[in-house]
Parts: sequence; structure tokens; C-alpha cells
Amino acid sequence: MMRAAFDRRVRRLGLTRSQWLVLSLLHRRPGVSQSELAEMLEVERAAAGRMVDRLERRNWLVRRPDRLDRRVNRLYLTAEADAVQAEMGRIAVELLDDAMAGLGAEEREALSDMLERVKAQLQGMSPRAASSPDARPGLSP
Amino acid sequence: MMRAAFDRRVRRLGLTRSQWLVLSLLHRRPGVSQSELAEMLEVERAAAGRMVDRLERRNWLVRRPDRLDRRVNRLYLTAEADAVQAEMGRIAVELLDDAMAGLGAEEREALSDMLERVKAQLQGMSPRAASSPDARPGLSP
DNA sequence: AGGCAATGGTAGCCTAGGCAACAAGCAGGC
DNA sequence: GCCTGCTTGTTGCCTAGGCTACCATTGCCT
Repeated sequence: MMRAAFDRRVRRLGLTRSQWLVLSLLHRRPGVSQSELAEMLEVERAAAGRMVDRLERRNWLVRRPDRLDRRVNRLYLTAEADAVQAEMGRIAVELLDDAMAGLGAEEREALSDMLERVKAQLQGMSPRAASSPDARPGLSP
Repeated sequence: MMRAAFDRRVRRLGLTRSQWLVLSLLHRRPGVSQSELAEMLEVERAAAGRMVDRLERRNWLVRRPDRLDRRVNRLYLTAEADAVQAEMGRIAVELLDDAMAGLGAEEREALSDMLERVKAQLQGMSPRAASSPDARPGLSP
């Protein structure tokens, strides 16, 4: 429902929530590879790749080959994307605020905290959990 | 992540979480129409219709015409669907329990309650909110 | 140097959902 | 009776994601 609400609100900008997540991430870390992007978004490489396809087709970002490793594409936002990115961020905050209108400050804190814990739990049972480099994924080591 | 985790667990049964939601609902209320189904699942009529397509194609349910209103299809589970439905329910409960393993009983209660409130808030701003029959959709009556 | 495993990216097939346009059917007003 | 408007369902086009198989490249190890 959050996704749907967000998409409804930013439709006029010609983007979706998922696309905004990419833009936002690329704004903070320009030059990441597609694999890195996929991992950060917690999504399959294929899905990330197609996302990049769509965004590139609409000129929101550019693929540029890495000079050291010919396999990887480094991703960079275009100027327009950089411009719209902030606006989307504002909308995201607004939506979050509206959605939690019925909750007090401590409740929001608690909700956020609990969801983080649930997320960690779910991450621990995801197939991608095995390759965690340093974090202990299991629950009973 | 919940959806993904659930789908991973029930894959061997040849179904998905969304499909299970339909089966579960139809088990409790056989003979609902597609529109009713869509509303109960909080999904567009088109999406519900395609869902029914897939489930019918795989013989999990049957469309039967209503005798009074030739527009509507009434939906009924097949025997196999009825059988597998309970199993899926058990898996759902298990998953929920696993996901909230890091939370105490009161926390779970609180989380559930808060999410309900957030959901209500989001429902109030959805486009389908206007046609609510009795409930007041606004936030400050 | 050569081979082999790991990594990055892509394409194919699938489910899932949104929005819009449409046809068929129903119901109420005149 | 007839027309007008609403409801039900379907179809088309779109994004989004999962899984698998595959190709190219890289890097390690012998």
C-alpha cells in the first residue's frame, strides 16, 4: 500500500517509487555498479539490470564502462535526474508522515525498530544470506 | 520480503502467496464474485480476474455463472485446492512466527496494532476510499 | 601458460499489480 | 416501452520482481 500510494503521488513526475529508490541511491553514491546496486536494493541482479534499462531509456541515468574491469557498468545520474531526486525525497517523507499520522513519536520509533528486527530476521533466512561477509546471519551460532 | 519468503517456502506446492490468499478466502466464503474478491483482496478488478485465470487454468478453482445476473462469475474451489489450503495456512503462521522471532508477545501485539492503524490511514487516502459506505475516511472528523 | 571457478551482466519465462478503455448486462427514470 | 447511467468482467499496455540459463570476463592456482 505504501508503494501504491507513493506511485500515485509521483506519477505526474513520470517516475515510480522503485525508480526513485535507484535515483536516490545513485545520488548519494554515483558510480556504483549494477551488482552493487542490486545488492543495496536487495533485489536480483536481473531486476536491477532491467530497472537500469528503463531509467536509461528515459534518460535518467547513464551506463559507463569501467576501465579496469570490462564486465562492469558504472552508473551515473543525468542532470534532470539529479534535479528531480530531491523533490521525490520530500514526497517520500511526506507520505511516511501521512501514513503514520495516527501514531505518536515514541510509537513511530518503536514501529521502526520492530520492523528493522523483523527485516533482519527475514534477511537471515533469505537465500542471499549465506554470502554475508562479516555479519552473522544465523540465529544460533 | 515476507512475500518472497513465503513464496520460497510454498514453491514446492506449485502456488504463490497471492494465490494462497485467494484460496484461503474462497475456502471461507465460497461463491463470491470476482468483484467481491478484488475488493476483499484490496486489488484492482483486473488483477483479480487474471489471478482467477491462472488459478482456473491450473484447476484450483472454477468460474460458475450466476443465474440471476449474467454479468457475474461465482467462484468455487476444487477439491485439491480445498485440501492444500490448510497446509498453506500452517506455513503462513509458521513464517509469521519465524519473522517475529525477535519480538516478545506484547511487542507483536503492538506491532500488529500499529500496522493496522497505518493501513487504515493509507486506505483513507487510496482512490477507492471515496466509495466507503459507512466508514468516515477523513482523518479529523 | 593454462585451466577453472567466481563474478558481472543479460535474456527468457513466470507471477503480480496498476491504469485505461471497452463490451455486456442491469436498473431506474421518463 | 426506451434511454441513460452504473456495475462486472476482460483486454492491452505498463512497471516490478523472482528464477534460471547463459556469455564474457577476471583472477586464482597449479
